[in-house]
Amino acid sequence: MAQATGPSRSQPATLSDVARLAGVSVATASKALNGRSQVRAETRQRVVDAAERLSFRPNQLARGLLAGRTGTVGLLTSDLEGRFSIPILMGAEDAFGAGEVAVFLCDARGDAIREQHHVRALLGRRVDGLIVVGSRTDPRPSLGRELPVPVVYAYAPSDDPEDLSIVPDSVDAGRIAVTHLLACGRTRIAHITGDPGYLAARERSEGALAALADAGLTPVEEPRFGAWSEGWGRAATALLLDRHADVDAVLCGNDQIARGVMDVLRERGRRVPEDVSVMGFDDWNVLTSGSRPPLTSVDLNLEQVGRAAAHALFSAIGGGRRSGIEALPCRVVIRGSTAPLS
Amino acid sequence: MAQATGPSRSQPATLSDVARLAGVSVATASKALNGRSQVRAETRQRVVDAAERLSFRPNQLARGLLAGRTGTVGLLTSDLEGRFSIPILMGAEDAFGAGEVAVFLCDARGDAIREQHHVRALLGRRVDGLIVVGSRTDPRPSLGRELPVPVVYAYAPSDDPEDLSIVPDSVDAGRIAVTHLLACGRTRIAHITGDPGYLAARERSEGALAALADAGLTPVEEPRFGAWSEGWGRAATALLLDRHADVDAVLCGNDQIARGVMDVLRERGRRVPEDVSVMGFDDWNVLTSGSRPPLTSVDLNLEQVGRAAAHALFSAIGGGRRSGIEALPCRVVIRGSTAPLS
DNA sequence: CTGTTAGCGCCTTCAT
DNA sequence: ATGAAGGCGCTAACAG
Repeated sequence: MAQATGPSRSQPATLSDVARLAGVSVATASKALNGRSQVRAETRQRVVDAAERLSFRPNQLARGLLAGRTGTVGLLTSDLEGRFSIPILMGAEDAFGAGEVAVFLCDARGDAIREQHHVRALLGRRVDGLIVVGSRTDPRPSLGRELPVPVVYAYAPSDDPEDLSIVPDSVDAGRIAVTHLLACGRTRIAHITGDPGYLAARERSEGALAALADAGLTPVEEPRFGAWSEGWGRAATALLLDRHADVDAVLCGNDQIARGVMDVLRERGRRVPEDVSVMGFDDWNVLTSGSRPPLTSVDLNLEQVGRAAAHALFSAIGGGRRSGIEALPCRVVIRGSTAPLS
Repeated sequence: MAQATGPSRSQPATLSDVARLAGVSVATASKALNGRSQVRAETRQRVVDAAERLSFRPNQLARGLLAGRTGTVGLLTSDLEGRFSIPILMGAEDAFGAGEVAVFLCDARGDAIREQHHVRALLGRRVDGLIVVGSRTDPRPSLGRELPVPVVYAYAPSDDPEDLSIVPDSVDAGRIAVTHLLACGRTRIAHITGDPGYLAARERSEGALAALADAGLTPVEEPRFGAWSEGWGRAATALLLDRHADVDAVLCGNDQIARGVMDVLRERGRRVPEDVSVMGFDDWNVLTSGSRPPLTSVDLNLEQVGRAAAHALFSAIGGGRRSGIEALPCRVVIRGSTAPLS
């Protein structure tokens, strides 16, 4: 009974197979299966049964050829392994997956040539639209205006303001982070952050300083830019404590830095969160949940970015036209590393 | 000059557009563009020019309809956010991307219903094959033998031995880890690992014990199974040190555990790697590079798994038939947390 | 209600 | 060397 009835090896059934088995014409079979009304109930049933029996799946290629739409979109990422592409990609896949659209995944590995190659391949496959996902928030070169399908940029905005880009609001992220620290009663706040070559570092910083200024405060020292690493967090904290022993909160540019900061604070005998509250950005679970105490962090809502990009692409395919950079809000996820001053 | 010549808004050019512009028939145009030999060089050039001018991209749907092959494959992952799917997916995308095949990405979110739904959708799009990527090495339900296209399972093997599965060799991973520690002159080795419900935990452990036994050794205590977390690593290390103060190496079930272990060792005044060498599994860069010292870890070579799966699928599409579970070797990445006994 | 006809865009015989 | 014709699987007009 191994290879008896199953369609295991053979070619997939076609509509005309179904029609023949049901004893009707292909046109009728098509109508029956697509819920067109001009079919007698009994006939429809016969067709449906036949289709069922043959495990018939309508060939979407043929359908797409006819319809002009394929129900596929291209997801062009510049670095898959990057921490940021994945949640966005999930959000997009999620938003699409509900409906009837399939996603082509392409990773250009940050290489413009390869990216161009992928775009051509995707257009050849007649995708209905494109989402371009970057790995950092700095603007990236536009794919151009000449493309025959709509494009939405996610995370990394296009450098062409005519394009539509969906990004997390980094300035606001910095702002809400400081707001949280202020709410904890912290006033001697330091800021240790990453590579100043990254717009994310500069914008988060900008938002943080603005929120401080709004409260009539300044940080205990100039923000320390460095690298996005634990090592930098440790090094910067050592310097910080030497000069400003009275610091009562450290806002870190990302979770890795925050881990380094917390380690050195602990070693120097500072209690977290009692003496010094610490928070990071990105809310990368592997880092935030394992630390002592668990790390408060700003979640960039990247899945939301992905979903928004997908929806925007949807409406663009439907003819809608938006452009410019749309920044989505972030949110503070409070864990043990921040707490009210006691 | 904004919207002059560009194909910006219009429908993509078709072969007959090209033919008309070149003043030849579609048949000739087709031959010319596909490098068929029965075309005069000058004619071919005219066609190529016309195609270029119209930004002509052959419609792969139409081509696939005719050819029976679509040059697409489905990548079915059970959890995208999971740490293990991504490198595999990259490897697969990589192996395919070089050629002319595009990858449909689907995330079933670990839900069998959704998975079935995606399989149907993919078959409807006439993918030439399927790669199923799991998030843990425990066997998973087969998609069945009835599918009209070949399937390769990656990371999580199918429970049907007739299917082909490509997985990392967890037993060997444990073995080479211990071999490395032995090479460092360590003999009082402890093993702190994760959830015993995971096959990966049990197999790595099995390999580790086997390698110890081969050297005529036993671990300083029974392996401690727990959770895949830093917290467990810390807790287990405290217990370990209380009972076996003479331990000179700890093999950890993953990098998170290893981080926890290192933290407590340091706090208890043990030097890493001098007094106690520590190593983990997975080689997750964010964890291994940030620790003090950087963590030696076993790289599961997941990209390689992905590439191998892609190649296997290729040959299966070509008619090749393999089955069973193929285990790929892992490798030790040596960093500062392990060193010869001084 | 059902069947016939005409393509969607492309490639492959088969004539010319 | 070139062109005309047929067909991949499907759907949307029309007829009947």
